[in-house]
Amino acid sequence: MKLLYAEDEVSLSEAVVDVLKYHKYIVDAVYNGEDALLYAQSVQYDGIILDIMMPKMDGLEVLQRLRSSGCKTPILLLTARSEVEDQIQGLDLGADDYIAKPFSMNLLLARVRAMLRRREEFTPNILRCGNISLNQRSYELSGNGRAFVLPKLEYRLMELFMLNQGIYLSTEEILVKVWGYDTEAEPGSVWVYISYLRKRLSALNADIMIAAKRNVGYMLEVLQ
Amino acid sequence: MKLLYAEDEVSLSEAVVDVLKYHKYIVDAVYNGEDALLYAQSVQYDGIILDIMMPKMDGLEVLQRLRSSGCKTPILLLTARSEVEDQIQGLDLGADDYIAKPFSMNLLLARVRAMLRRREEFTPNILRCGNISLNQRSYELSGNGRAFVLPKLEYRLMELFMLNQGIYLSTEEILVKVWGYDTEAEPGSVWVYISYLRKRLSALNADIMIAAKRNVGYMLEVLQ
DNA sequence: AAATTTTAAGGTTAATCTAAGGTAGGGGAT
DNA sequence: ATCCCCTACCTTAGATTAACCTTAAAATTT
Repeated sequence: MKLLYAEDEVSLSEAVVDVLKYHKYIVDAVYNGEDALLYAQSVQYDGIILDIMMPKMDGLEVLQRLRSSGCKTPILLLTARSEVEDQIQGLDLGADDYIAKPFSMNLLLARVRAMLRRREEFTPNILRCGNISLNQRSYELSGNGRAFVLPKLEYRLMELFMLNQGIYLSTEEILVKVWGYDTEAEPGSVWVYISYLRKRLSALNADIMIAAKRNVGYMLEVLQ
Repeated sequence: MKLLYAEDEVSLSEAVVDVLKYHKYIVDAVYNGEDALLYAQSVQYDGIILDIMMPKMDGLEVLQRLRSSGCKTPILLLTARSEVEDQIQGLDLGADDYIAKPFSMNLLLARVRAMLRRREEFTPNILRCGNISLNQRSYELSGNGRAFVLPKLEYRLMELFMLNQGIYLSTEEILVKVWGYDTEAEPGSVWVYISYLRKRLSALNADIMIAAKRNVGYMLEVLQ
């Protein structure tokens, strides 16, 4: 499960990120509203945690912009105890839940679980293409009775391909969506990971392949 | 957003309708081609999802009748994985996109969003001229049941012609728009690429050609 | 220390460019 | 009108380039 956590207090942010990672979430942390919006628009998260008070752009505005651009990802707001009207406005703008600050880690974890569970009830967690399926919870890539548990980057890359069947994704697009908006990784990394995935697909006797189109990008393709 | 979903497998239909409704779409479900046509002609939908294999009237016929009666609503086809020629025929008949079965809900949602978004932005995904269509996602140039996946520059050139039907484009204009403002390529490159495209069009038995007008430029022209 | 990610290096090839020889439109001289 | 010539355009095939592929080893994280 991939989360985005936007919070300007760095020490709090680091503590929360540690706890979330300990509980097996993949977390991207940002420290202002602008970055929150950029990240949320370029990476497909399972949930977003937004502090309301943030520099550059406040959480409510990020929420509003995301919702108006069609983003359906569940969003959990963090509000100061006193700002009751912010909480109400947040729900009106399309937030899924809110927590008043200060909060306990257990409360946060419970709310995050609830937020993701609500979504899971309605969204399938197995992506398929050809005779291959990708489990979005366990990161298992399987086919013909065999399976691999994919490392994080291989998983994200495979998921990106599964969600964009029939569309060429350029190396730069992949870099942004898998490695993150401000990564310093180079195109070579994408090539290496494509090569890893191809090896896995061939080990599973997949009837799909990652097709490359020079100067354009990559796409999942069903054989024959 | 109001959708029509035509699918004869009731259990699949119910599952898909649930997911679509959860994502705030208003959905009418029908279970055969005749009903699909009736509903589509009496209600103004934002998008139509048509299974090809259906009782009473197949999806391709529904598509054809809707388009010939002037219906411009975006249509997404569901095809069995194997029936590649159905996909191409569907595009020839005026479908906006297709998904191969079986598909994941996420993929369906992504394509529905894309279909509706395109409608909003007035940018269709399939460009057409005569009996030839150009898929902007897959770079496929197709017609009469055959197709090529075009290299990038050939694709961009063909796209430019499709987007400028009835207008002569000069060699210099083409150089700037396809090769880029600061290219060092020479006019000869344009000639070479025009020649490549002509060869492809003739291999597809196209009823269009790239007409040249000396000292003026080039234009797509429908024969007779 | 085990797993994952990044870097580096050498090989491969599709896409693009170049060059060269051919075709044909159109203006001017007859 | 007709011919001639110039040059814009056409086509092909081969050379070239850099985008991509793979592997392995180094660095980093867990």
